[in-house]
Amino acid sequence: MSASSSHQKNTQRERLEAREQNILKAATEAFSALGVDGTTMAEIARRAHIAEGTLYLYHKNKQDLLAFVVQNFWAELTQGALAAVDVSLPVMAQLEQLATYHLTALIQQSDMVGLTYRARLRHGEPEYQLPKIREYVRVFDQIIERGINRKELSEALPLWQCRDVFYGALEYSSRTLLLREAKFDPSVVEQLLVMFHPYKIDPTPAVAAGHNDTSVSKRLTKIEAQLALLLIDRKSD
Amino acid sequence: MSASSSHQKNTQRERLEAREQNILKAATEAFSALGVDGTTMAEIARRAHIAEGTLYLYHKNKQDLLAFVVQNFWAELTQGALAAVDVSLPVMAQLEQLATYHLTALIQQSDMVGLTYRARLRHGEPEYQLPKIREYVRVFDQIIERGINRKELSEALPLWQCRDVFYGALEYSSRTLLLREAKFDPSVVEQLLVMFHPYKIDPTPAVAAGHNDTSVSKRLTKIEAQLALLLIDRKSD
DNA sequence: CATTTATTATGAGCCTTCCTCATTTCAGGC
DNA sequence: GCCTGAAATGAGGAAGGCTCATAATAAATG
Repeated sequence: MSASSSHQKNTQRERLEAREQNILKAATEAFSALGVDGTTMAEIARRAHIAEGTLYLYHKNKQDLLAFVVQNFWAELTQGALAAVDVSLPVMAQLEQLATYHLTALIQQSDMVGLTYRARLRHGEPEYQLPKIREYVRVFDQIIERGINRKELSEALPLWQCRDVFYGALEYSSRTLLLREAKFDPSVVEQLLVMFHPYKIDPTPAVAAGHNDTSVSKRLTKIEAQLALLLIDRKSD
Repeated sequence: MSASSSHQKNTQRERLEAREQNILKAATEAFSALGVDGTTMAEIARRAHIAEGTLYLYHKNKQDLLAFVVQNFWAELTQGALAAVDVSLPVMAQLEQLATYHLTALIQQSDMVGLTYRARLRHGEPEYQLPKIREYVRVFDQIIERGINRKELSEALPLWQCRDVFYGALEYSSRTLLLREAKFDPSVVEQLLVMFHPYKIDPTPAVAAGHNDTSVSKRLTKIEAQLALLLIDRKSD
């Protein structure tokens, strides 16, 4: 455990690490292809080229191994999400990027979503939340926080509720799209963002304050004004 | 099988029906309390006061019994939802009633939601949709359809996307509320309805003549969104 | 009512799977 | 080359899903 004899222990460590990765890969593929109940520990061991008993040196039981697989998935997703979002853009654009990334991922890896539901069950107890999922969700939270700091979003907006709308809507949408065998539909993201409008602080508060009676003509007038503004800006460049 | 000797067959039928109900109740309670994996067929049989083998005369296997339990749950939920919605009110009020009912049910019977995810898995195949859930969802669809017919909602509004936002958001919200041990939060429903505002047609159509103002309104919304993005872009330069 | 036939119920036992543990193999230090 | 602790193995125990030969019960018939 000490760092004195580093070389040998390193190679030793690396071997164990490699085994660990083998098991992860084998288990992920097996669960993904055959489902949790369809996958036996023997099958995973076979795919990882180890004995069944060896599995239990690395993971307490099947449920634990499943949780490990699922956690790894969400950790990777977090990396992807961070890479997909460009923080220099306006927050609504960032949200669009995140939404697109999230929806694409859910569709492409829908089996992992199913596994996630299985992994959450902690021997029948009140639905445990996986730490890696919390981390993933923070990507969204940070965008919203930035938006509030930059005065692009209303700060009265309740973060957790937005989160639930955002992720809930996207997960359900992914299921619908899968059922229709549609790969990805940008209009879903577009639609969702439109629904976030009430919380947007426009430079000219057109919809923001509006409970109702923003009649068509009023809205048109505002658009005309904004357009004019833009055109003037362009000229002065 | 003929209807000639009705009396005896009726009592016979009733006995079977009663057994069926016993099994349903026993299975529902067991699954709900112990979880799918924590419940054995022997336990269900014990609770239903029958032999284990008898279970298999009524349901092909454990998975089938689970599906039966879950389907029954959603069928009952549909009855409740229909009773909770007052079709004489404006559609936004109906949506509020449905959302409140749905969210309350999800919180009170969160275990059933978990069972639903288990029941959907059809031996690892591409996620099967339970018929009774489709029926339940139709309650929402009908409200939206009524809204469009009554010109209270934009008819260009994509039904399935709204559905996903509605149910997705509420399910995620119920999970958050459960995690916080909060029973029910009306602000969640309120919030959600605010987000549906962009699709509301206000009863004061100042300019709106007989034109197809629904599509106009939708187009306006889109233009406003794009404009806002442009303006923010310019500002942050 | 007696007897035959059809339906429904039973639980012992088979098979599969998860997991443990006594035994074996292996790697590194002396 | 030997020794020690860690790592790996797979046979076997335990438990649960499901089947099936048998038994009980109800219905039909003479």
